Amino acid sequence: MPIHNNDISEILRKTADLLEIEGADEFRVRSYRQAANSVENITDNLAEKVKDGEDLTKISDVGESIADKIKEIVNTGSLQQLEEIKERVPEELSKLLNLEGIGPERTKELHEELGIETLDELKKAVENKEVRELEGMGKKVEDKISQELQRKRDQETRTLFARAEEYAEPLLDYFIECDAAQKIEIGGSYRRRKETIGDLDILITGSDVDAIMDYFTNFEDVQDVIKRGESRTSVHLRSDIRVDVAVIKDESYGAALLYFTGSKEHGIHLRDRALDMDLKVNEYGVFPEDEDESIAGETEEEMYEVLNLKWIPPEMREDRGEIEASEKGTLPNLITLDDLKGDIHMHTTHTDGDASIREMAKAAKEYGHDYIAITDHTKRVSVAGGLEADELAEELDEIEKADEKIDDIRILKGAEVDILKDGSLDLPDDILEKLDICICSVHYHTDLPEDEQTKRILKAMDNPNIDILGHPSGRLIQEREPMALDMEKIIDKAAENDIVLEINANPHRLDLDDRHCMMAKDKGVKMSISTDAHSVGELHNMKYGVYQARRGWLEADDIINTLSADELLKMLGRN
DNA sequence: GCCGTTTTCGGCCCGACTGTTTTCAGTCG
Repeated sequence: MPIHNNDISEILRKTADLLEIEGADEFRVRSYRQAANSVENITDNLAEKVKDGEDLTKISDVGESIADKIKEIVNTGSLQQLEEIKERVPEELSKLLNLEGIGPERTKELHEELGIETLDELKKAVENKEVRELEGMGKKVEDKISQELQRKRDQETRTLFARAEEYAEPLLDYFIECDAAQKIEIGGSYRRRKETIGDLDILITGSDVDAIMDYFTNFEDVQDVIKRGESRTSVHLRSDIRVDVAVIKDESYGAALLYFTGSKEHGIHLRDRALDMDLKVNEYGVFPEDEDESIAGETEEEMYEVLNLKWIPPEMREDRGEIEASEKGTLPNLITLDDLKGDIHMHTTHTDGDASIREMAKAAKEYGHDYIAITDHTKRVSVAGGLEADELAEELDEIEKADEKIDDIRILKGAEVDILKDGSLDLPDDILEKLDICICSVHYHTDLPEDEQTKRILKAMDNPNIDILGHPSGRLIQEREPMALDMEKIIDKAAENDIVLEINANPHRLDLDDRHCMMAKDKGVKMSISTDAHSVGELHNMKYGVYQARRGWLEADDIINTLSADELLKMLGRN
């Protein structure tokens, strides 16, 4: 079984969780967590590094000891140390840490005093009112646990970005009417444009804190108030999304924005850097050692500046090397929505789309595109009414006619061809040669073993007619796992054959994901950002693809649909 | 367990909020 970086980071993280519950030294626990984060963030395949005998301690936060453990995991698939800890600390206890209000100390106490090993046992203990008898706990803690168990607050409860947006925007609109509030900004993973959001962090400047907090908790969508302090208030919305509001002073706006935007790892790295410069960074500003007067804090730019750094776009703040790049002045000039000139993956009523070629073209023109490609499904995708070769030929004629008749937007002839189980394509080459753009995608047999799945797609990528590999991993966020696939091999093949990898902008897909965007860029592979729209409205999903591309450090040059239609066709070697 | 313009030991990011406490521990972001 091939070991992925994620397998390694999961084992390290689990080890940290169980060690922490056991009462191990907190800094030792932190080391395992930091190493897990590092491993998760590097784009090279660690298993191969181990095979090649490379020095793993060059990875940040990985020392001799953890390097050995990584080698053990790669070679044996497990970690003996973790297996031994599991005998002392039941594995499921780590799930208790995911409940809000429960940390390692309380988990330990619940385990030692009440013999609790599972969530079910915790539930029973709460029902029997046993938890309130423990030292340091009481009725309120017990009630909180009861609520949390009901809410099942684990990682699964993150919210798709596009859904969070639907709740965030009305709340921002609501605050516009609040006289006490001046500046309003959403921080957190929302500002970093992560594909899923844990909660909404809202920052507000203003002097009358009580008025702002009253206004906030009176929002019609607020279900319950979790906590209310002198500067911070947290609530749940009816949609179950948690919203934290912090009220801050103008002179601390930049410091607070930086702090509340995160990521946590980015913030820790910055504060660590500050300490090296005898500075203390907190959410109020930057303070020289032993002084109360801040030397920066009003804007994010000056916060970074006093640390000798250039401002870093929020999407990059994941501690994946952006601080080093900022220091060296090598931050990328991230792509923006305005850079895109066309949308080259969409469907029409010829297959499973809701709108005609003409309707899609006019809507895209209105949206601001110079060109689009119509890329309907082909025959194997029968549920979508996929086209036979002769039907596709007819559609291509129709596209040509529409292109002549509709001014100010060019309509390219495309198709989304299905990659069959054996890696061949479902239409013959002679029709594919007539296309301007040929996207090839997997729609069936998504559960093949990794070796077979990888071989299948690599074979398709050797067909000279393929221009773009559509939604490469096949994932649907929170609904369907990515296919078992050696993505590094796919990316290497794309580099070798000059094949473009798609960043599907559908907010449920975002496929390639941010890490694979980084990996593809490193290997010189070009990408496209496309909506895969099945209706006029979905043409507006383009922004989500841009967010993901920005999280993957991509620039306009990395994306082929920033080119004009002529340049694009030339690049693809078409017409 | 990691790390080093403080370099092989002695540190390790920082403050708000809650609940159970009479001064603080635990948790969170």
